[in-house]
Amino acid sequence: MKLIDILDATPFPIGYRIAFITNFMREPILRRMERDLGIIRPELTVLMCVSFRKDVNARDICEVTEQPSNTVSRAVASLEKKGLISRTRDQVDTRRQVLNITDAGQTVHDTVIAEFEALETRFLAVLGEEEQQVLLRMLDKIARSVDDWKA
Amino acid sequence: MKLIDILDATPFPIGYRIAFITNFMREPILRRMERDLGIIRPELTVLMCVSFRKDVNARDICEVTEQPSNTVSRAVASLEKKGLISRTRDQVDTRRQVLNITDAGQTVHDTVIAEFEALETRFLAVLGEEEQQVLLRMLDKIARSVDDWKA
DNA sequence: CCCATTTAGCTCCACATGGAACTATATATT
DNA sequence: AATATATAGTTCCATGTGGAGCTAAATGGG
Repeated sequence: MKLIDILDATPFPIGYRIAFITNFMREPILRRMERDLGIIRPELTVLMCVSFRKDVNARDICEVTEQPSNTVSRAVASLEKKGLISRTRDQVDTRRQVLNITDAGQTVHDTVIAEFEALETRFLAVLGEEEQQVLLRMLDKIARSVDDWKA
Repeated sequence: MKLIDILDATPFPIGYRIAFITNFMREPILRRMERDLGIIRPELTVLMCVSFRKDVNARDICEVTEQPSNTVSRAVASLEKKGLISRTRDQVDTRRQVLNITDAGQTVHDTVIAEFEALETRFLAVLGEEEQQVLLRMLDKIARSVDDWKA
């Protein structure tokens, strides 16, 4: 028996394949990241957010990623301790903490993202250049309609 | 800031979207499944395997799903206690235990799978019938080449 | 036939995770 | 201005998870 076999039988063929690909793409990279860089999943999530935009706070990250606040809180604390992000009190609203990525954090971030990039290139090798564009366009449509189907 | 925004900037646009869709499809369903049915993720994994094929053992499930043996072991024990699968010693190799889904197990399985099916229908609504076929074919190619890009 | 090696499955342990409750600050109501 | 309510972030706790190592059974080489 191979997991592949189930591909033929599943009643949600597209969703199953999407989840399947995610598993075999994300899990190995996250596993290596943890082993080699000592970064765990919620920490990468935070790193991606602070890399994307300056001066975010933990609450922003919670809303964006739909992660519980304690998970984000721990990740933020851990990343600061490792020197991968900086954390300063917001002078206007002193409850808030303004987060920013450090150079070291950016380096770690880029290293991990490069792995995803390389793996994407590998698994897209079975498709032609044009097919890749079509796939991207369709996945984009689905992703952007997330609020419609999430509920 | 929205997670959606990152879609435009990521250097692995297809992989990111695939993981993104997986998150918003799988996590809510798994959360509800745990709350309403008391079934956790590795248990669903086992249920899907025993539903797909008769007379599998824990080792088969480990290989197929690439899950650690202790995780599968726990899930199997728990599912048996709940009466969702049966477990009998293999008379030829008495180390092995032959697993089979029960009627109750099949019912639980079908309930959860139906949720995935319904959600797939919802998120495919933004695509036309023909587009869906094209998407399926491309995802299928990628999934089936998993051994090439996994390494 | 005996011992070494392999394999199926389980247990132990260290750590990750999320819900709920908590603290401190800010905002709204009167 | 005083009190009630909301919000940012943390801590506590119960449970999930995987690596490493264990036990028991099977297989292979002398």
